[in-house]
Amino acid sequence: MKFYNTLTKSVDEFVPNEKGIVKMYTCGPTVYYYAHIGNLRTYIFEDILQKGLEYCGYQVKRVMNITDVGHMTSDADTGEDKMEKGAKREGKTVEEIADFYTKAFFQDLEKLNVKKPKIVEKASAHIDQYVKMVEKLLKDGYAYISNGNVYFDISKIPNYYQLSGKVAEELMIGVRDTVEHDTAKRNPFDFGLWFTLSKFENQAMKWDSPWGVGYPGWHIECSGIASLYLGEYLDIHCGGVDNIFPHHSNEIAQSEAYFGHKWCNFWMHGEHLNDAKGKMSKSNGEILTVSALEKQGFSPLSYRYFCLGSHYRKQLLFSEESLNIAASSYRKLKSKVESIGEEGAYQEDFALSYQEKFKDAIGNDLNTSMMLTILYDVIKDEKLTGTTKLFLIRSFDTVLSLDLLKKEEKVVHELDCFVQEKIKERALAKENKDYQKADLIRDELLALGIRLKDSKDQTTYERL
RNA sequence: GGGGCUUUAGCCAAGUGGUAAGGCGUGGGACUGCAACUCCCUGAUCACCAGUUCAAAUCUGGUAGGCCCCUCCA
Repeated sequence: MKFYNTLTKSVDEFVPNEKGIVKMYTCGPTVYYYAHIGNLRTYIFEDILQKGLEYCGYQVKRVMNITDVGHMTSDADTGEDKMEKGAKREGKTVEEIADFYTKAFFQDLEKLNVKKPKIVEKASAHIDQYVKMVEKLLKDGYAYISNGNVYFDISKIPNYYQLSGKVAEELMIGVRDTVEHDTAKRNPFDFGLWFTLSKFENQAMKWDSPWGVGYPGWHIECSGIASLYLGEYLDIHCGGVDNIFPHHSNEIAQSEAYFGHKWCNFWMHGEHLNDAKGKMSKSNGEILTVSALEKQGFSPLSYRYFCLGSHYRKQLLFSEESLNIAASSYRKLKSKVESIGEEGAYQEDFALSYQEKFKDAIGNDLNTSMMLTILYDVIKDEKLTGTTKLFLIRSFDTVLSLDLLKKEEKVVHELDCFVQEKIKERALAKENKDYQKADLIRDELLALGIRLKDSKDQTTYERL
């Protein structure tokens, strides 16, 4: 199977270090606010990646961090911690903020059928590990102390710009005028490993360290957690494209300096979800959350379907219209699947051949849109029995996770009786050509979320 | 200033040298008391220009548009 590798800028054959096992690290959220649907697109991509690998027979060991400390609004020591900022805004402690938004994050993931990684670790729980790493980096000459803080010296890393593809001489320092340049650094792109000096003296989260009381830099957190739970070698590291520089570049620098060898072979990045104004961002103010979508009547899985129709490495333009279209496609897809009955014999040859096609789509740099096409092909294929179709749909849905076979809640008996009465009443009205009354009943039920379906000799209904 | 990505029908898209998948929408039809649901039918000289080739959406060069990154970000 092949995936695009940000490190080599090409689609490469994926080979894990250890046969059959994939060690995968995925950057988690900074839990100072709700995740917006753009954030969640990346987690959907990672979910498909994990499940796709599992579909192809790999055992995936996946780790995700929760950033609850040390994420500066700028990387200079002048920055304010995002967690602190969130806490201040809401008049809560940093811990309360972190707990609240962590919970909210995983609730969103659950609604989107994104499987929670087995190992999820809080940044604040592994200070010892960061201290240990920073000590070694200092000892080996990769880091230096300046103005009370410990910085990583990127000049010690010849390939520092490989991942980002940037040219050192051409980088503009402080492109955004909100970023202050930290004069304690030898090179403007050196980054903080440990801070003891901060303008914000009321910083709540601080720990003792060999360099004084302070807190870790943002980047060391991921390297620390990854090495603690996955060891010295990673197979895949994922995140959003915005993390390529500087976060992932810094992770590589730290980890490879620390281990003294190549750390991670594959870097995969999810592209952004944009709206008409450009990319969605927490810092741009207005954000669209899963709950907001639900309030507008969209099922979270419609959003998942929307994402699957596109490729993870392509920017996707979000609009209410396109989500509407996705919601409609998704609803139709489900109803098509529902109409398939468990009939006929299971056809192994056909099933295997379709499963191979599906695996090819996975191995083709996670071609989700092709996966959906294969699903539609199965549904339409007249050579397949209902039994075979259902087998394949169930199989594909372990990756797609669109709840294709999940039957809606059985209608409670009372409601059923009520609706049946109404249908009878309406049939009578129709017989008497009292269409006004018939339509009234139809509208009344529709308002309750029940849609009547008339056919030649009977009326059935479905819940919306 | 530098770097990267991208441009296929109204929208999302597949396609990786051999002559344009699929989904949704639109329009038409069947069904219906009328609708909805469902079913059938329906659409593209692949941004533009030049080149390589027997053959290009697919490769090369250029032009134009869009997006993103260059220490908040998924």
